[in-house]
Amino acid sequence: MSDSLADLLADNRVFQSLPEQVLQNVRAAAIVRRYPADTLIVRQGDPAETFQIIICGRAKMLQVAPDGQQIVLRYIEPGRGFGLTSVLEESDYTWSVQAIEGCLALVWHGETLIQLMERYPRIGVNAVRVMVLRTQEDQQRYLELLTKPVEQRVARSLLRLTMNLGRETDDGILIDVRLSREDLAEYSGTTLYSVSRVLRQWSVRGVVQTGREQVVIRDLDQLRKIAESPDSICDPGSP
Amino acid sequence: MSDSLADLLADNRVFQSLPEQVLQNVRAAAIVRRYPADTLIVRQGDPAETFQIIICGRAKMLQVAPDGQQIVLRYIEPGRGFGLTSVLEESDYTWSVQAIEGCLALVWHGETLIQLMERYPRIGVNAVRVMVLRTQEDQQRYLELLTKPVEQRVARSLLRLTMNLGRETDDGILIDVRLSREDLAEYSGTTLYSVSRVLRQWSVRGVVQTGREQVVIRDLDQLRKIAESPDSICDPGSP
DNA sequence: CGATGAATTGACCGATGTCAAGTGGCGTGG
DNA sequence: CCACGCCACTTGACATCGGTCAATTCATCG
Repeated sequence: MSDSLADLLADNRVFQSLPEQVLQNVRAAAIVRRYPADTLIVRQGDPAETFQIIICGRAKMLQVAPDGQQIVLRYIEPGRGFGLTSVLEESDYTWSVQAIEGCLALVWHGETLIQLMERYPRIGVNAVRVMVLRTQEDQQRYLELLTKPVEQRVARSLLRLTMNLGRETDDGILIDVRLSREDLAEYSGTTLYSVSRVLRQWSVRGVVQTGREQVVIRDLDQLRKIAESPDSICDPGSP
Repeated sequence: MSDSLADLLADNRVFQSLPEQVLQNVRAAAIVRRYPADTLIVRQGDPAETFQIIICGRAKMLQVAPDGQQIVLRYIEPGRGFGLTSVLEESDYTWSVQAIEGCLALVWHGETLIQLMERYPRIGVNAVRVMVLRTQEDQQRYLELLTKPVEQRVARSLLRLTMNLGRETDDGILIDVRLSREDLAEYSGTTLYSVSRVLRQWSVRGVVQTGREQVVIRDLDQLRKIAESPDSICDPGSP
């Protein structure tokens, strides 16, 4: 257990390619916390004080608009972290993180993280890289929201989820987490109604198989095609 | 000139609160480049090799979608930088930067920047902070695109431009850069037609004054109100 | 077996993008 | 100095995607 934990640490992009010795120091500076399912791990609007890496369990990062509209920024699986915001002084979280299942996390204080960065500059560089990648994803999603129709956005969301949370089964790739139509809608930037329609149509075509709060991808290639092409005219008839 | 340059450096959030001595080293590691108006300073898709700070002149960062649709990510005024992407190895720029006017920039190579970060860890911490702030802005815009109607988005875009590029005149606050309806549309996530309609309506109401590729804000408070409230029912009649 | 919450489905509608036609101002070149 | 033409902008008509609401069905759990 202590072993797999160390592995997770070294895997996380913020702490990757650090010497064993350093990793131990980093590890020693953190405390472990347990969160029961559905807890809010951090709350939007609270002072941003900690950086955390999820060790086991899954969580989601979400944001609520002034009007109550909720969006999901990303799903967080074991090994992923959040809260680099805490290197800012006097800043608040702009999102909440909610445990989907029971979770275990390593927790560093913002100041601790800064001290680590100053002692081991590599960490700072790594952190910049992480943030750059994240910004690229954010811009990607902005562009998609602006230019792609709902069907494609949902397809892309599912593909992303497949990467992070997919699990092979003999029926296809199961998104291994409770995922209601509404969840998927909040993650795709649309409504649960539109998601329902899209998913239904796909399930008729055999692309996915749906259940209560569950999605299984049956035909990954087809889904990829949908994600790209403007619209899939799907009858293979005359050209 | 060498003085004001040093000031700009120290002002930039990536290099702020560094000792004089360090700033000189940082400065020495950069080269200066000139860009004529309308040049592409960096090109989307090219390998991300440099971090740059604009010393004088303005530029804009833009991204084109596969379908040719163009969006403006941000306007860059003197003192602002771009290209932290270059700390990634083997990564390409996901956007272009275009000089709006003739520009002068300080240019660091990606590897140079990494070396600086490893020597002066503060720089890494600062860079993380910059990226965190940027991510927050990106998420903000995503949320706005999803929840706010066009009029409000345009209003917010104008307010942001006012902060960065606004110049007091006796007519009001002039956005001090060539800014066509289309530019504003690409910055607000809409079309030049919608921008045209919105601007026209505002100019009738005396909120702004428009010209060819030019906008002057005449009533900042009013604009702020529009940016927030769902819609401004503007006849002050019966309750 | 009933209740609760998820999902489906249909009808409706509205904001906004698209397209086409027209206007006007500024600069260039005769 | 004037006239022409380009280009930014305006404006109207129209289409449509997708959001909203309401009614119903379904499935899972107690």
